[in-house]
Amino acid sequence: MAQRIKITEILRTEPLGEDILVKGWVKAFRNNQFIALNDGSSAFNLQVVVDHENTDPALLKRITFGAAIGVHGTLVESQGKGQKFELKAAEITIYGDCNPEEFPLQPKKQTLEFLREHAHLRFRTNTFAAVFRIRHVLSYAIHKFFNDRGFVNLHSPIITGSDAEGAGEMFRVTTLDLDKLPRTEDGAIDTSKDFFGKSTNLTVSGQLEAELAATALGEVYTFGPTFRAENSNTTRHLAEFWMIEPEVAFADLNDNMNLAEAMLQYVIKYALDHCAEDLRILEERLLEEEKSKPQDQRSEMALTEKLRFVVQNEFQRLTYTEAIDILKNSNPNKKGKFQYTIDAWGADLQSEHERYLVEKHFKKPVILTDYPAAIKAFYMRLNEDGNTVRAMDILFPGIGEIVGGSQREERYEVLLQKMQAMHIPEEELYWYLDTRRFGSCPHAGFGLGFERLVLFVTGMTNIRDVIPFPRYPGSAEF
RNA sequence: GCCUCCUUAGCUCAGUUGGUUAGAGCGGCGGACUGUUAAUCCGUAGGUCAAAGGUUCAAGUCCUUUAGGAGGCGCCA
Repeated sequence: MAQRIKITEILRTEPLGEDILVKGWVKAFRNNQFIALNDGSSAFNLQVVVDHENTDPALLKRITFGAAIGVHGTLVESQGKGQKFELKAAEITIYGDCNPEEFPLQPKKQTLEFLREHAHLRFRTNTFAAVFRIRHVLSYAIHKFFNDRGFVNLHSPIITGSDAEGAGEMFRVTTLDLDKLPRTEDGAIDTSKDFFGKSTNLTVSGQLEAELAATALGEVYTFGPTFRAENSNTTRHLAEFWMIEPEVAFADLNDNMNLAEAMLQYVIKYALDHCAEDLRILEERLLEEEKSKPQDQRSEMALTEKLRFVVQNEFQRLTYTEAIDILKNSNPNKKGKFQYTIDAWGADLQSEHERYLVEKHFKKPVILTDYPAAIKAFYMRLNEDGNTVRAMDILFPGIGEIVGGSQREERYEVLLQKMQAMHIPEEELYWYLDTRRFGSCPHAGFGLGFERLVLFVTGMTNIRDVIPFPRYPGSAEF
């Protein structure tokens, strides 16, 4: 018997007249005669033609939506109009039956909310298969981008002994018996009895470790899971998400912005070049979804058009101070349309302000730089003015902040002062300070939320739909 | 954590100022047809209206609480 061939391979080589073996899942069985077969290798369904008159009726009954089957036959030119070729079945094997009375999915449009509750089965839908193939391609493109530029992929720890990473609430990691916690004499939990001999948490960022490596390897990046125990209930936050954090020695903020912009454009272009069919499916899905929305809430561009626009146009760069000026003089601010009116320098920008800049004023991705020191993290390099830091946030339409980064404070004394001012315990971070004591150098880096990138590229609107099994407050299913 | 909205058949929804026996499409099942493309046609089953309590002669419809879901805000990536 012929060796199994993937459907993508059939598309590429079109082995007409050849004996082939295909295995996959039934997407539709029409007319007791036509099987739409998908094997996950692409969005394309291969049409299988069954000689129903000479096939056991009991076998035909088992060819149902969702069943896993193998088809051995000959690839021939199609007599029908919908496809170029089709597989004339000679022998059909059922690997796994799929009882349609019990299978939760149906060959029809299902809501994303319903599918989210059946996340273990949603890979079977065209939409989610497309999303997760694109997610893979983006992941690969990121590794390729950095590898081609000589970056070292650093595996920063997932369990961290430091509770001062400064990026949010942490998940405690412990093997202590919660019903019988060991106590010290003063009644506190005796963490010296814990697995690591101290209190540990899941990481909220690999940045500090990346900085250590960058001061020797030069150019590094992390790409790993990250955990935040924040009670965030939004369409763009997860408790467990994947983050990419490059760190570059001898780079300043400008180099950092150039790197981030180049990376985003590279990986989006990579998806455009390698995921055309999946992007087409998602573009149609988005168009369909937006039909039910009022005109003014629909996207101005179709999905792939939007992606091409981002690839081809430079991001708008401006300082926080310039942004405040634009916002202060904007129509919505003067007319009191913002929930939070912009009146003074120093306030943190709310998402309504970021959205205005990106979606209304510039209509393109925006890089905001040089924020007030007071609203940013301790490790960001202080500017000469003493008020602002060399920070940058990249804002994307529909997503908001997709990248947050900065040039790091490399001056030991300045860093120490800032840590003291912000009550960061220096004895906890002695190892971080050591990089500034021994051969310190200017360096910069940023964090990219991988799921936010996948959201943007796939045109999905809820971050819980671009990670296989989302974790968020009150939910850790599967 | 805060605010708003939603929960009716397997799925997506309709259900009028509270008024008899709660409807449709899709899906399922049975049959017909057999070059279909969301196949088509005929027939058929399927509901404790999220749960509990209350108002009323009468509640899917009004009120309260609880649970689940969605969206927005905050925190950020």
